[in-house]
Amino acid sequence: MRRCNEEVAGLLQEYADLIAITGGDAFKVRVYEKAARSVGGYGREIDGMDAAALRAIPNVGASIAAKIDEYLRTGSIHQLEELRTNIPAGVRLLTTIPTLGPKKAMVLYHERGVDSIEKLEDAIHAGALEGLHGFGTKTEENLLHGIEVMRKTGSRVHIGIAMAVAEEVVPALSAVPGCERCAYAGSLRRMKDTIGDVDILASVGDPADDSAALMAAFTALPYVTEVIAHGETKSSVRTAAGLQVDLRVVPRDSWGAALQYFTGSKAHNIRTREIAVHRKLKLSEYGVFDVATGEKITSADEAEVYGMLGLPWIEPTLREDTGEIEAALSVGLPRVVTSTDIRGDLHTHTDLTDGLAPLEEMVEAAAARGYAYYAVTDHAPNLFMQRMTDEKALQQRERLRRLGTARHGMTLLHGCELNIGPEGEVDWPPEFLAGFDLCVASVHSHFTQPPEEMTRRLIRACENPYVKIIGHPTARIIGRREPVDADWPRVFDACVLTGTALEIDSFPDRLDLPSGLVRRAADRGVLFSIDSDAHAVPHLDVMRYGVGTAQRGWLTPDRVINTWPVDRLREFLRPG
DNA sequence: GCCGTTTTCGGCCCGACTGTTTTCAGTCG
Repeated sequence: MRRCNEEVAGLLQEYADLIAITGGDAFKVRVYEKAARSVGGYGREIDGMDAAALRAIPNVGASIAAKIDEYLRTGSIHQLEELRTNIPAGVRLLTTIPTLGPKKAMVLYHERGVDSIEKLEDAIHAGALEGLHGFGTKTEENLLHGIEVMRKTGSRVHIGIAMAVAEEVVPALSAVPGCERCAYAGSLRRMKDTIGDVDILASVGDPADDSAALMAAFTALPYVTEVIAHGETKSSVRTAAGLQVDLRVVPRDSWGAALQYFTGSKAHNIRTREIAVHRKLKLSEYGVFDVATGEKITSADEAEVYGMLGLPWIEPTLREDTGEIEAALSVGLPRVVTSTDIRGDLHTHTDLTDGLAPLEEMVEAAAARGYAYYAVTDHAPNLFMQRMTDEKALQQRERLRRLGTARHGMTLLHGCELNIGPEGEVDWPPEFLAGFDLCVASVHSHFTQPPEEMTRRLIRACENPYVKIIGHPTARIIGRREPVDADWPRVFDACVLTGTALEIDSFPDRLDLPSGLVRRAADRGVLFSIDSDAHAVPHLDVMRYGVGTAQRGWLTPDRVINTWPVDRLREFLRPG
């Protein structure tokens, strides 16, 4: 299902960026940014809407509706195209470097002709920015560090971007005559937090007859900008977003072996092939073979492939060779948490602060997912831009109570997302916190504290009897902000001691706590809450990424408080 | 450029932090 809301949101954001870089009206910039978020988070598909319907979207007026309409009809927006001819794409890319905004980008471009990240790096190293207003030594250091942070994720993208591509490609290829099965594999199926390229696997009756049509359809997909390779069984393309997508076509009876081969990490595959060798078998992407006779034993079904190795089917998210083989051969694999185990969402926002949808719409959408409970946790006052007040919080509580549980049978919890201050303090005093059903507390400032201070800060937040969940504990933004530095084992122990859960924030550019730390925390007995951190109705769907991260951390349902029945959850949430 | 009215133009999320600046601009959340 193609969702063009995100596409249009991206274009509006680009328009906002370009206005900002060209020194346009700051309010206009903000309006386009707001419109971009509104369209991206709008609950209905905009494709096919006319200008009047478009204007019903919040923050979309006559002018922006006309631009969207033009895009839907013609595939482009002429004002945007004009701006694009004036500002090289690389200049806009500069603003993705942390600490580098539109103003500095414009200075770099106009004064020094810098129009790419590489040129910026060269300019700094060559001392070409000396004397440039606003670019001292420290600024240069920060820019180089920002570039380094970006390089760490390299050309990889976060899972949300890769999944969106896969979920367009797979249905498109599945519809091609001759295609029998089609699925994504690789690191995407393993739910890694970042993805280098998207691996798609398709099976056909006979590759000689059927693969050509698939390859043709694949390379002709509308968002393909470059065909890197075009063969009979393998093709590679690059999308407009710069993401590489590989398609492998296999005969139907190789499906299971191929899926196994293209899903496992390299290390996992090496282990499984070693096991095969010990059993006088050979494992490849074509199947499991008897070494003595060369005869193929099985290959059509993934579980059978594992079965021939004396292993149970292994959850894709566990296939990293981090102990899953040993566990499978001895104590057994963990029964990891799945999306169907999740009974509610404990960290969500509304338009009272920086969310897009009103309370009622968020609740309605949550009820439609079949949740047993749902917490509204808007920002607390110390995140000043959100302008939360005691009165607003209390009014929201009244509104929530009036919605009640009668209509949808879902328990509504009134919560908040507190800000953990530099000393570990939070926004409200105990007597006010006592009025909430649930307090999430998160770090939103002072990200660079030394580890000792950060550790004390987090522990102090845990020790607050009203704080029950630490939100996005490392505060990382993938490709943009490094995780905060803390002595995590000590934080984990404090969580256990105080009865505080750590969050797995499911937003695809956060996935925080990251899976590696999840596993370490779980080993020490920490409990978790897997939350969407939704700011709009469509965001409720990101929960699956958090579940994937939990699986990668080997979490079982009993360790996850929002798989519990509401009574047990309420018991956990009781202050103390 | 959108919104919400004091319906026709004024107000628009606002405070902290950082670096380079000597009084503030840019960036971020």
